[in-house]
Amino acid sequence: MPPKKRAYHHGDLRRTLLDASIALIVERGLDQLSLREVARRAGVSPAAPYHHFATRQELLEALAVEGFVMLAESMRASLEAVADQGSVERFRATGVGYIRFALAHPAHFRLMFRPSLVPVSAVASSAKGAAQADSFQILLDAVDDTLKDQSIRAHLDRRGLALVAWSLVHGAAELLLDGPFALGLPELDAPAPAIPELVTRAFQGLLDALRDAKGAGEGARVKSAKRRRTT
Amino acid sequence: MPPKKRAYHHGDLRRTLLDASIALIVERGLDQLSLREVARRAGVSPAAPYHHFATRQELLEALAVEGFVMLAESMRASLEAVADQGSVERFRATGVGYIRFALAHPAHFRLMFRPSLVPVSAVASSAKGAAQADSFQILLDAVDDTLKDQSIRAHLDRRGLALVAWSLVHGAAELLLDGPFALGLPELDAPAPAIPELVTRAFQGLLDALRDAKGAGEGARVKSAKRRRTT
DNA sequence: TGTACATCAGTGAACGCGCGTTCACTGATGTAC
DNA sequence: TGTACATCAGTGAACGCGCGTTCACTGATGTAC
Repeated sequence: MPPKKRAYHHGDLRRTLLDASIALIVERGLDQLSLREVARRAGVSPAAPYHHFATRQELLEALAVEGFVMLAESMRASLEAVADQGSVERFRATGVGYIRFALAHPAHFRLMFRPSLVPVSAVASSAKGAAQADSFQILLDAVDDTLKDQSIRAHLDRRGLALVAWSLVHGAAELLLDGPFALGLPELDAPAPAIPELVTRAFQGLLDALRDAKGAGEGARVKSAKRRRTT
Repeated sequence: MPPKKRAYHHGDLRRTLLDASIALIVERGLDQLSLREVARRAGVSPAAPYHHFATRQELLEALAVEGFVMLAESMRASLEAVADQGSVERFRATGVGYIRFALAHPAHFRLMFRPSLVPVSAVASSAKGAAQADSFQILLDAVDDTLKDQSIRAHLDRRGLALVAWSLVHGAAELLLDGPFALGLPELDAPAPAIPELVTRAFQGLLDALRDAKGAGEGARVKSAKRRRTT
């Protein structure tokens, strides 16, 4: 039988290296990540990582794949929590899952969208391509679902709606991580705890735009109860 | 009289260095920018830049300042083109100006929002702080203006609306520069020329959400003529 | 169960490299008289 | 206008550094008989 891929000497160096990388990115920023420093933090020699990753590049790509897998998980988890609700609520849940992931895993998130660190070449057939496609498919499914809803205005097509929704949550995540707060702009120094609430309302604003105000049925009414609370 | 700050030997090395940096960032990505390579491209010795920038950091900061100044210009230009229209149209124009800037100056844009390259320390009193505050003020003014409009729903406050609008345009810009297109996701491979149109519709979607469907007057009708064209 | 051998995750020294920055210098430009 | 001097943008060699990666090695673990 094929030997199990178990750790021999170290507990699980591969995992330890990935974790050390994340910690280093969080502390010093993406631009300061060095394989030697990662090895140092893992308590091994500078050559040790090469038994797990052929190059520094490969470690970064492994992190990016991990990120896309976690992103999909986060979106799915959010989605399942409202599985019994309408398509618009489920759509909103995917967005909340997206932002939740970004805030919980800022290092992964930043890395995933930095093509100059994790090049795009030959993505299609790789694990990274598959992981990307997976999270992206969740978004597209939610879009399709939402567009089937009779009470939705159709002035954005499938691709348009996907891009707009994605822009909103992606932008919110970026700004929350590196934007106005990090920039120290005084007018926007909201307390961090208020953020999820704010994001939910934001997405709600976008989704309200998609409702046909005249044609909206009970689905709309369920939401307006929630909305009124925030006014 | 004080001597004019004119070039002595080189035409204008400071400017040349900044331009070379931008070109280098566009070609190789933010993470590959080196002062030596910039000097090489400008055709000067590695020590020459130090007569214009005390450190590499200072050059990056100069670029970031430049970026924020251009961002404000772009937003203002967009705004002035619709100066005679309603507050909602003007609001939308600031967003379009934002995205237009990002697509026209991707290197500046990326640099401006990378705190690990251009640290936030002591921003308040610096030129960078002033430039940031300037573009940010345009956004806030547009928000305040829009909130004064009687036909606007108030379920987002000033800060909430600013963050949502900013998220939308910022996210769109990021995704257009480094996102799904760069990631090669097949479902979103829109032709680049369609982008401004798409963005305009996206912002329109957000703004529609802010209108009270019942209370909307002529202002709303002006827009719906445009909207119908895109259905 | 015990021994011989293969495997392979780790070591530690070494490599060449490009980097940011410094330094003493040179030579063109601008200024004072 | 012409000359002496100060200024300062550029040169080119040199520095020390941390990096990614390679290499011959060691020694613990797993496998065959």
